[in-house]
Amino acid sequence: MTEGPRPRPTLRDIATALGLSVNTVSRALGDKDSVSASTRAAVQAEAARIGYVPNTLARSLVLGSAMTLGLVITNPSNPFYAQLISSIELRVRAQGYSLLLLVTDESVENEQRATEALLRSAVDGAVVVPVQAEWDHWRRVRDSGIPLVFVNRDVPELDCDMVGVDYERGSYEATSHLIAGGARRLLLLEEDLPITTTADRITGFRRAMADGGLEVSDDLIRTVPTRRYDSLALPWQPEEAYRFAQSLALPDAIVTGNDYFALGLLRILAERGLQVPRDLAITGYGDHPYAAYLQTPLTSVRLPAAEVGTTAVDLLLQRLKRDANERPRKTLIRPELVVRASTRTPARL
Amino acid sequence: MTEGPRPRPTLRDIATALGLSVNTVSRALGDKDSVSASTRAAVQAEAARIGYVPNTLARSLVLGSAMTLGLVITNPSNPFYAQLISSIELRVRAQGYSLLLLVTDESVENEQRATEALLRSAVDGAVVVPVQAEWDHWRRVRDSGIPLVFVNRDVPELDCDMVGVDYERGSYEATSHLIAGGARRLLLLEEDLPITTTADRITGFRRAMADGGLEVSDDLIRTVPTRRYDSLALPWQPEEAYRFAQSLALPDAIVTGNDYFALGLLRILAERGLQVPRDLAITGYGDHPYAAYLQTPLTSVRLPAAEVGTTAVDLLLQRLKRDANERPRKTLIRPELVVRASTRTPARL
DNA sequence: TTGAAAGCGCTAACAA
DNA sequence: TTGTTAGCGCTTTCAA
Repeated sequence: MTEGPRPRPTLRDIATALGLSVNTVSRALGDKDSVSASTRAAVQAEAARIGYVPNTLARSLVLGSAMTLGLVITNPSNPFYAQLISSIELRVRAQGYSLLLLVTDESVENEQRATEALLRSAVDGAVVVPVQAEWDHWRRVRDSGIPLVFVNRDVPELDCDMVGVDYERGSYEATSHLIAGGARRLLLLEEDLPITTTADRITGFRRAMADGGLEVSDDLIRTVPTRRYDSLALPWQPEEAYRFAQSLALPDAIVTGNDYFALGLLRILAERGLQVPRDLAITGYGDHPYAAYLQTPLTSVRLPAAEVGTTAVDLLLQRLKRDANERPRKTLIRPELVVRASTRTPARL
Repeated sequence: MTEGPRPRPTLRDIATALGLSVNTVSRALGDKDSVSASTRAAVQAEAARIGYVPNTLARSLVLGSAMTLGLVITNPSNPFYAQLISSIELRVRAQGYSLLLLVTDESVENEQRATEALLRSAVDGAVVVPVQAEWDHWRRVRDSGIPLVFVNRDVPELDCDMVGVDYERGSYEATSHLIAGGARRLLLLEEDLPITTTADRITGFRRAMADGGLEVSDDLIRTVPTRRYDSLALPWQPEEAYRFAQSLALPDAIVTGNDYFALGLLRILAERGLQVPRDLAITGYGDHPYAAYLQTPLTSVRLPAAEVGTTAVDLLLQRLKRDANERPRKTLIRPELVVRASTRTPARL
């Protein structure tokens, strides 16, 4: 009874069954011209009968392309990246490619191993959210002829295509919105990751403050720890923001780098008997699905995740089809400020 | 200047450079015994010098295994699945395998295409969250010798390994907890997906009601639409629960099948001037990161996502190594009820 | 229109 | 210890 699965049918099985050569069978199934209609029909019938499935491995070895793209991402539990994964997978599949997933947990070491895997697997290209601490390993991938598209964070040293969100703009708009509402003493609460997204948001905050005629002393830009190196968890913990604001001398408004920080703030402020936005206005970042449904609905910056993902794949496939030496294209997609009650003070606005 | 990347170095490049045969080089790099120390050293040095990376495609073709596992999942934007992806990827990578990701969006058609892709790619096995509407295509995969582990939802017809969450138990505990707190008229708000997880939660609700000596009329079990077929979004929308409860004759307590439903309920109840848990107790399901930080912290059922993912991979790898004909193993991991303010009425408990 | 031959890069027999 | 030979399943010359 231990039958075991019979080996996969191959072209040769079809060929011998039909008294043809392997070659003819290959062409018949490959929709080449040089096969008679009757032969093609017979081949296709036999293929269907025995359940023939082409062996991608063998095919790829000959053709030199595995029709596979890599996706290197830091943390799928980050909802923005989850959406990114979905949109990328969808697009990749639609174009007939497979997707190899590699998670780095914001660790350079993992990322280096990921590049090894990409090289070994001979992917045709890769979409990468880089850790940004080092990039020699990416240079090696690129130099071996595998085009890269960086997503959300750039590595300018490598001259690769890049798609991201205009984080600076989002932060600028949130900050300007608060200033327009009457806030004068604003505080920025950011994550402590050494990545450009955070830096861009800080720049946006500074620029908006300057444009509003407000000074930015360093103590107005504060960071709280994030949970790095653990893709099983969200990077941001409401707890940290909560603790942070426990003993804070309160400003007019707080701009946060993430909705989860805003969540922690809303909680501690309620406990301290303060009302949002009457006593203090708050903006989030990311517009997570819960933002609209909080007791105090949260003003937040909505990120165009799907658009970023789709664009990334398109850039990559274009790069594969066209000249690899064309100038790299950098695209920033603009996020959208969604205004809700947490900043809507009738008195101020 | 259009230099283009030179072709990847192969074993032959090393062999000719060193005046050896390809075979010897292969063995030297493969850590086989039958190579002299000096030869091995020379080969390794040359390999490092030219940046040799083994071609997995060719290797897999010979060995008959691509050292790749498939992960077929419905929706990465579901936070439970996001964690599942992370834990699975981590484990898979730790065991030296690669991970092919396929997203189905709860669509049978996508799932069928996914099985085609798995067969073509000749994965060694696959971890699958099945859509559960049909399974002939899975039978085909299994019969072709690719072991499957179903996750979160079973397909009992196929006798495959399975790991999941004991959803019934979670629902039972949430319901019992509410009854113990004094609730007598309880309502269950569920998603409308035709999957076993939903059915199991309903069963748990019914059982707890019966054990509490309460009757369950059909109008106590209600469903709201979920957003199927769109992995770019969460399946559950607070909006639906919100609408649902707009004109509801209110019970003592509502058990929800998801935290997002609870979120919508909390909002509409506040708008209707009702207090949670004084007027009405609520439980969520999933224990999303925001649950603890809502204005009324939400009692919820925490799901052991990482444990489920890790177990799934382990079962799959065991199945690959041992006898494929061993009896399938079904494991349900117990979730944990996390009690918070939304059900903690001093008066009642 | 079909078939024979060669080869993608690698590993596993076997022989030297 | 090393090299020769063969072959994984497929596609692409080139002849017939």
